[in-house]
Amino acid sequence: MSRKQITGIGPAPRTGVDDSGCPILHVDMDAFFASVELLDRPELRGRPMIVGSPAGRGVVLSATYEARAYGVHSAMPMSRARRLCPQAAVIPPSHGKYAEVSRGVMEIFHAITPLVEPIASDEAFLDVGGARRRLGPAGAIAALIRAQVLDRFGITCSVGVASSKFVAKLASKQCKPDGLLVVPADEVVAFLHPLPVSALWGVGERTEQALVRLGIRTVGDLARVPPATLQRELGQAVGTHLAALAWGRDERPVTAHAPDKSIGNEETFAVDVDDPEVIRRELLRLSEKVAARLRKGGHVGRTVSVKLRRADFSTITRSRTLKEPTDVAQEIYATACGLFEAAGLERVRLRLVGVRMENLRAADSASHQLALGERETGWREAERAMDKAIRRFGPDAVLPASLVRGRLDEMEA
DNA sequence: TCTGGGGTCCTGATGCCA
DNA sequence: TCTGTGGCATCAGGACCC
Repeated sequence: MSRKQITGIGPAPRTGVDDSGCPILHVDMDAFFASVELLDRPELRGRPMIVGSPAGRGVVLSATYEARAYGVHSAMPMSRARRLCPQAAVIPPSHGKYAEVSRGVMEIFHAITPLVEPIASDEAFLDVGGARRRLGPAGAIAALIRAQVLDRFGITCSVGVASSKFVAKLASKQCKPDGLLVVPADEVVAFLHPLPVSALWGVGERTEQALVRLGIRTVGDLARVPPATLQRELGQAVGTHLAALAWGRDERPVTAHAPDKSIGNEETFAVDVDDPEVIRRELLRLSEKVAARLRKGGHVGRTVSVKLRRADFSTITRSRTLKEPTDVAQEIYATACGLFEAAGLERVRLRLVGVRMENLRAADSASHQLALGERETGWREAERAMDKAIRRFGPDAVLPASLVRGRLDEMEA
């Protein structure tokens, strides 16, 4: 196979690698949050460092490769990470800082092509098919992006170049950190088949276990199983999807503007809570947050969903679809409270509560009908006035009375 | 060892309606 | 009037992703 890995910022592949059928790039920042933190803390360079909450119940958000050498990885409980690597520096996350760098990186992508599909703050797909005449072959464009990100932000990224999104994503993972990997279109099957099935997008712990039970360990094993068998064992959609991926078939285009489907917030308590008043206060706070995000994004939602996680980690969700879509916190809160009460968990110890709005649509496409007896000027107008005050004076400028009481209780405690 | 927070998608059950 | 059926919306839960 002429597949070639190029590490370091260098020229595009010149010989031996045919990237003509590879318009898709997957760009993935290396240990993104940790790399951004190192920009402000050069003294930590070369040392193990973990980004995550130093206290309470938290997980690792990001870790330098020096920490990863001790087995630390993202999503691992912080308590375990600290046991594995007690000498690591622990830095609390600064999401504003990461968002700022992320915006800058996305600007670099948009200067290359308008077809940018962000997946998270630290990675995106790019379709550079239309940029090749202007900027050269896909491999050269990938090298250009890596050079620009390093030059402008001082952090590295890895880029996979392929004929489809999922192969590009696997390629960027394979060449991490600080690498570039082109998988020519005619070498996709040879690239995929030796990989473990867990490498495929959509194969998590459960699906991997199910596949291992069928004797399937590699993508090549998966490719040899009849699609009907996979559909029977894993369900219609997953079976069909994996059967296609095993042969490198992935027709999903890079879509620049996917509309939001839902918006939600959730909170894990520092200690488990069985006081319904505290839970309701949290539901109010979350409803306020969700409603503000809906209004900021110009959305309204019709379905209110509440998530409740018991102390033993078992989780239930309850949802209710409203007659009219809303972006009003008081309506969301009233529905969330109703769902909480109907769930019958008022005296059960909970570790997490969440509020989510689904069934979203654009606020300007949804006409608001006044309910019988509703005043023309009500919660909607009051909450818009709150938005204005918050924009001007900061997030603590206006709070519902019960949340102010909650703050006072916390200060007294 | 003890598990965050933000999402998407899929599946099966259920109820309504024609 | 009763029963069966298919389509659709809703709901709940689970798996997965970063």
